[in-house]
Amino acid sequence: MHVPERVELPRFSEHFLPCLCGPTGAGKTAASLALAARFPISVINADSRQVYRDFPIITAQPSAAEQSACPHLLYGYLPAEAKLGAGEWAREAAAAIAAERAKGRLPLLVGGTGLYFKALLAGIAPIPEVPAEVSARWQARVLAEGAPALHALLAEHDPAYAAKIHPNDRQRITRALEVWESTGRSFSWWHARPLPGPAYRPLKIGIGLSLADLEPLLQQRIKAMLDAGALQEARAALARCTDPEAPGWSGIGCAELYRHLRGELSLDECRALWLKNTRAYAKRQLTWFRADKDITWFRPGQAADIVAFVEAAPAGTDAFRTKPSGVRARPLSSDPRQRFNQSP
RNA sequence: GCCGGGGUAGCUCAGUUGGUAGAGCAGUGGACUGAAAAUCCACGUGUGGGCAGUUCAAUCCUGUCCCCCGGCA
Repeated sequence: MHVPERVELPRFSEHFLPCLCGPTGAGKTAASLALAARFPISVINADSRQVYRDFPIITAQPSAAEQSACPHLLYGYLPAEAKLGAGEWAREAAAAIAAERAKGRLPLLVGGTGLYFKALLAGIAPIPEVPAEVSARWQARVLAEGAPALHALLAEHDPAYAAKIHPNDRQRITRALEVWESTGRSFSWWHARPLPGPAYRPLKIGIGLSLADLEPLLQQRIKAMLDAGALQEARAALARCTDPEAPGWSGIGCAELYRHLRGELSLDECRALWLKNTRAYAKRQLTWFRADKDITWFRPGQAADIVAFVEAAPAGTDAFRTKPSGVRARPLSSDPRQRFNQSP
């Protein structure tokens, strides 16, 4: 068997950071394995659900066999009760990137959580952690008084941010209020603070396809997860953490299986709801990543082109943003009828 | 075959005392600064089962036919 020659790391700029993003089920793991065969990479998880150790199957974490291809970091290391936020993840990811870099390896970010990529690559306001007691109180209030009432309250203290969000957006309203209460500064004040310049030179690689093309793949994947023991995984997780409100249980598939285990849903209903929610999620991811014009898009099965694309990234500065010739990347058109119809 | 209920958006249904109709879900597009697999926003023309009749006007009333569901045969 032909073993491809590995590329010397010094070819790349010191802060070079390839990133694989795209909707769930599009083949990011497969692409990362193709890259692992060519470069001395370490894969760093950028997915908010794949951090939970109780749900390796349901959250589609790379299997043990897949993880043996190269180091994989920040996968399956938290219990279901543990809460992880974008800022905390970004700190851990930055540490992992530095550590792998120091070992002479090339970090590769792989995941589908747009906010996590943004927090790491663009930075995030250095807001101190809000005490759980404070945030619990605001969450209780929004339930009791309704989001519009608290939005009006927010408008008194932080009119700029209140104007940016909708009166029904209870999550953002409570977040802004709890930050205001616990720090004495408005959410807008924190956002206005200058962030340090970019620490990385990302090469953003998207793997995308239309929702219509993705849907059958998602359906197959749910079946494969069930065949692989997703139900048993959920049952075992339930024995360890009985609180369905725990962060780990909020993943798509987990919540539906929980309801099936409680007898609220038949397995068929569970599967249908699971697919529906996964599809809606993939659509939101596509909306997020489509808006990022720095992403160069590929389709599933174009792993060889992705390898060539990374290989063609020039040494030195961020000139790699210029698309090398001979790479068959397909941009996402804004016209949905044209978007994925380019000939192969 | 008879009796009853029903045929309205892709699905489940609401409503109109006659003035050509609207919710939820689905779908599409979008937003996104520590729950982000989260949270939220915008977008609703459909031969109102077919035909005929009454009427200025029928999705609504009448007749008839077709189809579905339940019951009786």
